[in-house]
Amino acid sequence: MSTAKETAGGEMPPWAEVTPDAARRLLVAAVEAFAERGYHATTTRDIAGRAGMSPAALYIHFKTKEELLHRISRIGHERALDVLRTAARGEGNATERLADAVSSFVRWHAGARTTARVVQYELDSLGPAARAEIIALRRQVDAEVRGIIEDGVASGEFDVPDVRGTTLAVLSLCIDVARWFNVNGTRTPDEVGALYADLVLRMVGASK
Amino acid sequence: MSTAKETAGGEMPPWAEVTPDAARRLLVAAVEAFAERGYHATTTRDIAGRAGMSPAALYIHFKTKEELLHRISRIGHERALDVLRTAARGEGNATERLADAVSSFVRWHAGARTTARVVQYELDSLGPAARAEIIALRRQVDAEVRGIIEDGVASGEFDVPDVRGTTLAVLSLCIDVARWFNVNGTRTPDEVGALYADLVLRMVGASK
DNA sequence: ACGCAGGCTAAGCGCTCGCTCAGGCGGCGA
DNA sequence: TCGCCGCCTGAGCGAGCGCTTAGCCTGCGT
Repeated sequence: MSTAKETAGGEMPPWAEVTPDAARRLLVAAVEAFAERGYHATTTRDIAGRAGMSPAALYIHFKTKEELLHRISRIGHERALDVLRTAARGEGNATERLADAVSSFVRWHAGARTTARVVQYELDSLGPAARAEIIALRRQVDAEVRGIIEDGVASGEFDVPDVRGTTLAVLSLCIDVARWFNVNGTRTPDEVGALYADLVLRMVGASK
Repeated sequence: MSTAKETAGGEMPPWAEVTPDAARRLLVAAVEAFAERGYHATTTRDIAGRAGMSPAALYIHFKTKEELLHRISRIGHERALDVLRTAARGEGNATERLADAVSSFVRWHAGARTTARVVQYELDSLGPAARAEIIALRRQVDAEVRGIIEDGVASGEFDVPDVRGTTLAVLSLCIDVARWFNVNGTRTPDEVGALYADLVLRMVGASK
């Protein structure tokens, strides 16, 4: 049911794929620091300090500070795309799949908010090559949502005059969750996911 | 009709209230630089350079780099709030006022995108005192939208189970326009405003 | 005619940044 | 037993940062 679990302290994306252990600790420290203060305001000394290491240790595992952001961004986008695809390509009609996709995607942005903030808002601190790679992943996210909406229009479930514009708005709504979530602590990721799924079904004119 | 006009090169908020002329040129240069690269990645030398001055000139008109961001943020928020209020407190029923408020607010975020980006995304580069002042302005924005939705529920025009959550989502949708607008250049601010007004009316269950 | 105040610049201070380098420590294969 | 290799540190380099200071123009009141 819930693909993401979270405890008070942190989130749980499978940074497991990052090895060795010290590199993973540095990367997790970087995610926290970037999310709190932004990429440019974060120092390599701060990242290394959070991981309990000296500043020089960072450069054994990563060539530059930007490589850290690049790896975080790529893994984060892949994770988000994976969450979205699982829901979008599941069983059910377009209405059910759209509700599932939105609530999963929102749950990820709320539950893994720290990662999501870095993924969504530090994009243009990357160099041109890395940014282009990430933008390609984003287009896949867009295509996934647009596909469901097109299915719903074709089957007559949805009433959507502007498919591209509506797709944009739906994604925009989900992504912005990373900006405001948890500022006050009311509402769980599940609750926000359910609310947003309902709002999005209304936006596409689903009969409910 | 259109409260904001824009030309190819720039936007038009009334930075007129900033004097003397040199201070205004510096402030406009800072808006552009902050929007392009972010507050922390922008140097005082860059700002002064864009305004055609030496780095030292900045400190005749502003005590610190942060004071620049503070003034931009305050004026920008006041302007956005003003745009929203004009629509929200106009004539008409809740449906008309909500459509008007959303399309005006979105038009501002799209048309004055450079300013809006700084206003919406550089908030926590401010110190605690300045940030608190800005957050108070944001609460007024929230109250304005919530007021319309409550009116619509009371009059039976809207069907909204979760007023606070829906208000949050509506504002979130509008604000995020500043993040993605103009990346490709299709769609004018007016078109996005109209599209979003329609989508929001669907979200609140207005009969249209 | 002249002083002076506001607007500006060239130079640079003290600091911290991203990143490097020489070397130390510890575990593991031979 | 010992040499090697992966991981890590202390010290520090060159650069660029935000911001200051001393002093120079220019226009305006008198």
